Amino acid sequence: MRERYNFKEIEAKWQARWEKEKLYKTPDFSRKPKFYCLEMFPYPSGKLHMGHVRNYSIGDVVARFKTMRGFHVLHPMGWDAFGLPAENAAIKHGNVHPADWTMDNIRAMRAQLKQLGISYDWDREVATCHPGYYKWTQWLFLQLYHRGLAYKKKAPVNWCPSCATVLANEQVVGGGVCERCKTPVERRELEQWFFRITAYAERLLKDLELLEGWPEKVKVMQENWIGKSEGAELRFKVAGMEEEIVVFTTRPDTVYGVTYMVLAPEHPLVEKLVAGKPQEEEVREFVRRVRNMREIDRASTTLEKEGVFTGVFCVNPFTGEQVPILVANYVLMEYGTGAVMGVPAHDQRDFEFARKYNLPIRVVIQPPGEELDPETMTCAYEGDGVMVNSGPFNGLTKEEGIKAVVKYAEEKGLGRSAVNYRLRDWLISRQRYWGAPIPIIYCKACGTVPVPEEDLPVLLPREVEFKPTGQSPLASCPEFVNTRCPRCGGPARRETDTMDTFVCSSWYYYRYTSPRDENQPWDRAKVDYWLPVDQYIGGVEHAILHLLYSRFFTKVLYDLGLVSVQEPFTNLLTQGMVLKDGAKMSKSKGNIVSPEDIVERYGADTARLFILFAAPPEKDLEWSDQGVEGCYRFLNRVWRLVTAVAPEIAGAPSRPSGRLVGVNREMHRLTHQAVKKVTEDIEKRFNFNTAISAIMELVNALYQYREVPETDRDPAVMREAVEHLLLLLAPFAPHIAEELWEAIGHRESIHRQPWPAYDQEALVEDEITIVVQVNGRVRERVLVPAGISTEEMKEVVLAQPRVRQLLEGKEVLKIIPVPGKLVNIVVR
RNA sequence: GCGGGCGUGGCGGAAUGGCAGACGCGUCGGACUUAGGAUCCGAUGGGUUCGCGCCCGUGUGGGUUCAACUCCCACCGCCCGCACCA
Repeated sequence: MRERYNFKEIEAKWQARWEKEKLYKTPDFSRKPKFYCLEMFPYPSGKLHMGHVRNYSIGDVVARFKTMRGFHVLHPMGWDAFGLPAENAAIKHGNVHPADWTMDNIRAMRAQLKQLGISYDWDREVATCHPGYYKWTQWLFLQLYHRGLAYKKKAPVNWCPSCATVLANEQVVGGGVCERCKTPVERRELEQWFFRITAYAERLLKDLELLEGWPEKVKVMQENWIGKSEGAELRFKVAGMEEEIVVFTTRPDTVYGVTYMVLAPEHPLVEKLVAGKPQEEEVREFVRRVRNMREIDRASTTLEKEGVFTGVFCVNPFTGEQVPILVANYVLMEYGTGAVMGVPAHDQRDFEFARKYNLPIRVVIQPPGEELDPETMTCAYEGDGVMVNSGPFNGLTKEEGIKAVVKYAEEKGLGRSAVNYRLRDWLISRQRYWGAPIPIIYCKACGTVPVPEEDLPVLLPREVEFKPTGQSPLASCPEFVNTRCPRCGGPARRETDTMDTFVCSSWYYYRYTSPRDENQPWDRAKVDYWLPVDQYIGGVEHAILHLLYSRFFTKVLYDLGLVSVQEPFTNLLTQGMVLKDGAKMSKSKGNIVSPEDIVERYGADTARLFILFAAPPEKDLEWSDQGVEGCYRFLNRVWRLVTAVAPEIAGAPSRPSGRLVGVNREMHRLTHQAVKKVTEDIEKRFNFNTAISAIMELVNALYQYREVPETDRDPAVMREAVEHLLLLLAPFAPHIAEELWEAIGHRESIHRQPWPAYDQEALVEDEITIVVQVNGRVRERVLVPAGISTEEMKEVVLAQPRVRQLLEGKEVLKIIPVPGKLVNIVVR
């Protein structure tokens, strides 16, 4: 026997050779059908973690499999390289520059990825912090600016005191904490740059329907985030004043049930209403108190609903009635119009509020077969019913009522039908250094002036003080700030905020097609050839953030005529987390397993195999050291088997010829069965775990086959089985497959071989075992010739002595034969 | 509260209407061996039986079906996301 399985030597050998021979280099075009396989690029933190290993192992199997299937595969990798950790490291350690820190990390992680043997075309590597990249991020900003999709406004924004910067709504999670550091965010009134993603709300929502290859879960999350709701805006005049209050409601049919009006504490009308009223001070105090609350407390569902009367009334234009106007903490300025009509009988929140403050409750929808009584109601009735106490609308159903009331309101100028979205515009300004500068110049004479395209990139200056002050560090860098106005040539100042890193990652998948193009963000022909991404793979934590932003960018680019696709990612796979002891791996829990250690100890092939074998890709995966051992043992088993039979199959043909019988025929059949199973598991369902178990079964079968005397074995059958085994294993464990492929005499890389096809003929069995059930319970098994008719099946089964015994004295009611599987006899 | 998902041996997981527990881990037994935590072979859901068998078993209760882990209804538990959205 040859030497033992020396994974270290083998993996190093092949990684070097693949690199030298540029095995994974992808030409821009090909006559073959294309396949763009993409994994979410990582932030260069410095070290790969198991989540990365899982992500890239999954992607690599897909890429290698598709390549063997005859596709021209694009499989690139790069770095989401701008971001806070680099800057924070610089602040903490003082002597390291974010750029250097980032580049060191990229080097380290690139080396680790290469050690894993992932089939990337490294010539296409991109890093978002490279001026050659962010030049185009800035260029894209300008395209949005020119279209009115990038704008600056003063608005209440989310401020993370720990990160010392503002955040987009999508980056505030869990009712009010920073997505990165979990610090409760504060609200600040600041002038900031936004992308008008709300202009695309409807398309972002509607086109979710096109994404058949996306998990339902992600689509639902995006749908909820966009939060479309249809209803009406109704206008209420303030009694004795010129002012009007506009409310948004999804239930215009309940307008006759309005018994009060509520404004958000931030509503601009509040101050005007209360000025000079006896309630003035009380209201101001209330508003102050609510506004000073932290976002996380205010958003809490358990927060007691509170409100105060303004001393002012408004007129319900439908009834002519006056109802009191209140200010309450449960009304949000950010949603709708910041004002709500109170209909306690038909809205649970209003109901609770009305009961607390003794506001009247008026039923205007009667549910079928029930009489609602405001006195005895314990909760609001929000369901369907018939309109009552509603003047001319009495008798209409909820749906009819909604239409009729809106129509009436429109005719009388009292309001209009309206659609509301929860989605807010994307705040992209960041008061930090390590990001792409926003290419804008402020001139006293000309105002806001975009940097001309020929002046791009606006380079990040290297020498900057990083201390977080709440202002961008660039602001204290005079060489950066002071410039000339591109329009009038006069002295001007640069915008000092940088862009949210999610801007950089919203278009990187286009750049991979033209990574070194200096004249344009991408070559149109190349983008048109490769896009959309056929398979995108990454963590579900980006279900909203990155995936929504990328979809938005793509739609903007489509409208700008820069790309031909409306959706960037055809199929999305969201992989599960890697857990240890039932919990996410984390420093604080001390349950981290380092990929480096595993690769060092067992090799990349084992690491990859285990992570793919332990669970289906979209499910969470429980790490198991013993499971890893098992995979290592399996690869050793493959190694011993192939090296042992190598001499025996050396001269044999790759395919058996003639009619096979007995064990040879059986081995031949099992080989083709394995090919079928592995092919289908990868192609149809991405079930790599069951694909691997099928390969294991093939290996087990080969060990059995080797038990039969050598004179009875067919070397061609053995050769076929071993070659197929290696081909099937190649996407999962590329190094050992390559080494053994060479060991059995091949010169060309196994990764250049076509994926094996299975022979339908070979799968056919002469005899099959069918199960005999009596009343649905398995009672006997019979070996019958394959392909016999159901009639014959019945006959054979009924002739069995055991079956006859079981049927003794029973009345046979029915016999159900299932071809090739079983016969169920129903008796009494 | 709303939305999505999950619930199967000692463990990770197979099986999407047709033999529940593939494959792997663990455990037990055997072989080889000076020895083996290496390797090879075998057993391994529970109960009962000398054994052939038989009975029970996929969170719980009901239903559909010749046949249910799988489909339907109700409930319980866990995980994830959103959460006063008017």
